[in-house]
Amino acid sequence: MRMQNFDLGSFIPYQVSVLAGRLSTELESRYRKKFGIRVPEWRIVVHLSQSGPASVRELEVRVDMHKSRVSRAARRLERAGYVSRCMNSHDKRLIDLDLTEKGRAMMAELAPLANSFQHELLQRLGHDRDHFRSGVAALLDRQE
Amino acid sequence: MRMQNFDLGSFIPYQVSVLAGRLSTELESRYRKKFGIRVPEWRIVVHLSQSGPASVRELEVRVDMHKSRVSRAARRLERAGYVSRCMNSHDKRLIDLDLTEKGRAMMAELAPLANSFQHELLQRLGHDRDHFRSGVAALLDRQE
DNA sequence: AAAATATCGTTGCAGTTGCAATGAATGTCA
DNA sequence: TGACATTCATTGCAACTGCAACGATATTTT
Repeated sequence: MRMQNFDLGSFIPYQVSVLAGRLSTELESRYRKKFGIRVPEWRIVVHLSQSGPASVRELEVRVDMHKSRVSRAARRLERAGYVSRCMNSHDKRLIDLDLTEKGRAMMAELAPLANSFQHELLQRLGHDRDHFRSGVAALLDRQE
Repeated sequence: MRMQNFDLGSFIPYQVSVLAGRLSTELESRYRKKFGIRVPEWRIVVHLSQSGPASVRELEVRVDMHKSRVSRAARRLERAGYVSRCMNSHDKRLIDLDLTEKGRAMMAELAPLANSFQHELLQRLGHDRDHFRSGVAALLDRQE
């Protein structure tokens, strides 16, 4: 006895999840070998390069990762020499994370790589580009 | 010294990843408590309800998960009584996975729930709907 | 038929994850 | 000021993950 029709392949959450995985994998493949970092570290480094020193708390919000994930990714980045950690002098609960020189050097290679990937994706989208992006925004907005 | 401009928030892979996480969380919250399953199990159950008995190998392809992930999720489903496993008689390497009665009963509740979620998402998309979906397809297609 | 190759599903392993609990620091308010 | 609540970052834990290696079976080649 077959259930009511329901096609996984056309289910939006599934499609988006698969797409997210593919994009992530494809992007990662372009920098992972060279720098030994992955998505969580990548997000942190990219954010730090724009924001300057930031706390775990701030990163948690800005890069959409649980604070424990941020904390551990930051630790890995520190061990690899890409990020420095020091106590914030105004609020001793906070940890200021910041790119080291080595981290900035890495970003100088990552940024053009990411920009070219973004450009490539926009080309793939073609004339769906604007509606796709507003669609993404629409789906994100209403989320509680 | 600031890097060249690069905004994480407008980076497509990031947006899609965040969106995927949100949709997945929201959907999961609608069935997790009641049935104790999560995304990998959900995908398997949904596929089985459409396909009938299927092997790990087939599921690997159809639900876009690594075979080890399929194998373990199937094991969890078996332990929970939602899925049966038996050796395929024509090819003894294959394992036929199939929904049990309990599994079909669960699907009977999951299906309308998923359909209404899908409907809700299409409404959120509004007039971006078609371009969004063709955009997703465009981004997935070219992926080697 | 025998040997080599390929496919299938599982599992050991090391690494990552979310969650809840923790300790430290700050904020609030009587 | 002092008691209480809140915020911050880390960590123990159990669960999950991808990968590579494995044993079993099937297919192909000679």
